[in-house]
Amino acid sequence: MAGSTGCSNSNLSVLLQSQRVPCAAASQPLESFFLPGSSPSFLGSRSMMSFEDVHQANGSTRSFFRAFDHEDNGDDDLDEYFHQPEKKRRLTVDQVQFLEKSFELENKLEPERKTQLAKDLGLQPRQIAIWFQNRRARWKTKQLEKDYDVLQSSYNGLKADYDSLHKENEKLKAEVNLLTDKVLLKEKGSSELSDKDALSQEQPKKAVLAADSASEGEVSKISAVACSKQDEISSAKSDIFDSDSPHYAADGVHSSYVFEPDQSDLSQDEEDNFSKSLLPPYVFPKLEDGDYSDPHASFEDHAFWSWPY
DNA sequence: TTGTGTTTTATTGCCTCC
DNA sequence: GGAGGCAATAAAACACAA
Repeated sequence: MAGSTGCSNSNLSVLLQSQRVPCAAASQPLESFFLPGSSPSFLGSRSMMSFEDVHQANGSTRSFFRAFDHEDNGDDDLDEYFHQPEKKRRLTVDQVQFLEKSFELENKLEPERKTQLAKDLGLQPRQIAIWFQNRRARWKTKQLEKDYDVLQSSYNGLKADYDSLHKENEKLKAEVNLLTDKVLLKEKGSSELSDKDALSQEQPKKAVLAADSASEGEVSKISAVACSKQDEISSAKSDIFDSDSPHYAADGVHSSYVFEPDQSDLSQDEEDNFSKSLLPPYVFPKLEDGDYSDPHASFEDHAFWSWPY
């Protein structure tokens, strides 16, 4: 900030001040922005203000430095400065504060406001415009960062939910497989026994069943449990893929018919009953790996979820 | 002191609106 | 066509570690 504040920081400033510009350029309206007692002092960039004074008569120019290069002052000392490329000067803290407050009120700049601010701060209207333009750009960048953070945390939350559901699903699948194996084993055992039965024809069926560790009732129970687990899986699948993810059909298979109307008029219960009705009691298709195509990979690979890191 | 990264001020070129 | 906005960029000013 050194070199940009105060009236006596550069030879150029001194020269210009002595020739054209009073140092304290702050005008009354500024004071209303600051606490009583803290008188505003926009002492920096006074050389800029002198440029304004010098060139006001030249009409509008986009770069006052460019216009300045062609100015003939007829003054050798000044000429030396004026033919050097002008250095940038930072605004003073007070000037920036004032502009910030103004920006908070309204981030667009109408011509009258620009002129007033320029007057109040002792700057060129063009400088005010540039400051607002750059400030808007900074605000936009900040806003983008905020939006990014919000989206990222939302993504993280959803992903955590998904991961836990996926884990739960895997657990249930394993459980179902275990029970299915058990049931099939039982079935195999009992059919072998009945074959034996048929061969011997002598042994009472009851004795065979009694010899078995599991009774008929137990087998039925296990199959019932397995069926209910199957229902749970189906329902969990529906929860995960039916409504929330547009990328999966109800059977868990990657589907491209994302927005097609629901082709099934069956409720979940009806569907379950329907599938059960096709199967003999306590026999249902064992879940293969392919039945639930790994949704995890697709979930993350899908463009919708890809994050622009 | 110096090298380096960041911030701020300003320019340029393009676009839109009146 | 001129004014003003924006994105991209340059360059000066600044901060800071080594």
